[in-house]
Amino acid sequence: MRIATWNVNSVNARLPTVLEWIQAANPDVACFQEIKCVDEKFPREAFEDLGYNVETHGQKSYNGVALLSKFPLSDVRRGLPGDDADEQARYIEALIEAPRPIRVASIYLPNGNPIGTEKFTYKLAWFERLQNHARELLTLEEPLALCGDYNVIPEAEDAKNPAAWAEDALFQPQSREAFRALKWLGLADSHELGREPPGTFTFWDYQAGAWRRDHGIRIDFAMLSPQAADRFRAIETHRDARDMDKPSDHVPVVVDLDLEA
DNA sequence: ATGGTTGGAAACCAA
Repeated sequence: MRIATWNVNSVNARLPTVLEWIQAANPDVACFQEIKCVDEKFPREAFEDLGYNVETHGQKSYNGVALLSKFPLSDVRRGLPGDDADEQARYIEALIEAPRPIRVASIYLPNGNPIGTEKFTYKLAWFERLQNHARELLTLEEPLALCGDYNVIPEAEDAKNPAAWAEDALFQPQSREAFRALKWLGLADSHELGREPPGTFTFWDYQAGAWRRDHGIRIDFAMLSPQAADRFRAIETHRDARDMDKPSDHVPVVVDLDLEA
């Protein structure tokens, strides 16, 4: 079972790039973030033609997440529980009906900048809701992968130049603490399971030659329940995708699980 | 010192 997560930064603006990558990587499941379109505008036929079932939780202009799967999807949940007034499309979850099923979520955590504003408050509140929901899901004691753009730099080694992020919402102590709290519930970071080296980044800004100078950060993760982590086989961070034509500012992260084991 | 979206210029959002 190959599961990928990728913040595509507009699926329609980048459709040829995304299609080229997904055909080459051939994941069983793909979690997209920042599709930046409503459900009706998602180019579902292009992915269905490649053998994917498609479920989206879209929004006009901003945010929006999607789940694509070569296996049937069921038990689809759109939106993160815990705040009925939250209208931002940042969470979709489904059961992947493979021979050995796995529950997968595509997550787009709020950015939270600038700090000291209601945006940062919203980020922390969203993190707390995610903790609460993850706690519920973990009681199922089943294979589970919470994948996406977490918009947090967990450790200094997850940035080329940590000092440059000192005042940024992504590297605030409260953001990092919230991410650790999620981990300590019992979700393993695939990056650690795979022992990827420091300097394995998933995002480089479009500006100021960040890619050319490798001024990246690691903010896209595949978090695994014990039942999934036990079957972890490999992780690949597709750095080469940052050099494609019309690249996203994020690159895909791909994990392989041996669910038959 | 960019790029996407909206809306038909410049503002907002991204991280």
